[in-house]
Amino acid sequence: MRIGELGQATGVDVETIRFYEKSGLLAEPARLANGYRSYSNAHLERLSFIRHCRALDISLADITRLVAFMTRPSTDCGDINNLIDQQISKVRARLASMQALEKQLSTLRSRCNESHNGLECGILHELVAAAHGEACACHAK
Amino acid sequence: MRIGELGQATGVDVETIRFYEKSGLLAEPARLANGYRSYSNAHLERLSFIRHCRALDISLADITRLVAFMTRPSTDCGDINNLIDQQISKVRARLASMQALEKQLSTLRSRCNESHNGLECGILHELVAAAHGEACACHAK
DNA sequence: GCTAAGCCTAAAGCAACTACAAGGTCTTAA
DNA sequence: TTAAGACCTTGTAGTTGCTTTAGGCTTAGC
Repeated sequence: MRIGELGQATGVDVETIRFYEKSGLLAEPARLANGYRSYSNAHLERLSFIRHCRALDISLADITRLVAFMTRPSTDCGDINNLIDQQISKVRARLASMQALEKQLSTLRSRCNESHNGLECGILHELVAAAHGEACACHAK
Repeated sequence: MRIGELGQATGVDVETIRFYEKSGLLAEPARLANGYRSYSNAHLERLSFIRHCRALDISLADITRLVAFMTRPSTDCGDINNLIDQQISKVRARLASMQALEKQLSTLRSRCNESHNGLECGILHELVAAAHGEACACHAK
């Protein structure tokens, strides 16, 4: 299949496919007489794998490592566990800070509920207060 | 104060300060005879403001807008409300996808609890299954 | 006088794409 | 026959928010 078809089949932008190839994540495909890329089913599977991992927010560097595990399947899988565990930690940390953030923004937002003159806007006032090192609604002292 | 002192006072890397200046977020400071930057209290406050907004994950572009609101305080503050509302939406959307992600990764992780041969590793197996378009533990069909 | 720390500029690098630009090729329809 | 437009090629630059590197002053302390 050609790059456009592969893109269609996987829902991946053709530019992204070429980018993965250049990054060494996706093997270079055969070429047709006119120079067009010609992909096999193996490529399709590999690309699906990459996208699945990306959907789990696994970095390209880590996907490279997973691919290496796959091509040397006799490797101890403790390393795979570690990789996934690190990924979970990363996600949990970001989740926690996102939750705090949501709370802070909501509090900040509650400072101003009508539209009026910026001079008295509670939001701007609150943000500026922080610049003075004072306690503010969104970031407790 | 010099750039190092400003960095100390605000907890911001000196390179980041220079970057903000180049980006037009922080006004160019006066210079000492030797060419060193010399900051005023206004700079310190502005930088604190920027970092406070960044802690709320507000983009540099949006901070630029907030700064503009501050220098023209008579502007209607409805725009500020909109900006914050959009920020909240952004954060909530990311929060939701992060939560889904956490769940998916946890499920995936539960597939392999001992260290053994990669060939039978449930995690790798699961990730490869996705490449075949099968339902997998982490992404429901 | 010497060394280390602090400052200066300018440019490149990071992730993970995304978006051109400028051209070649293939199919289809008027 | 020819023109449109859909697809392909390579290469480069832009995005965000910094961080790093390179190479060169200035200042402080011993």
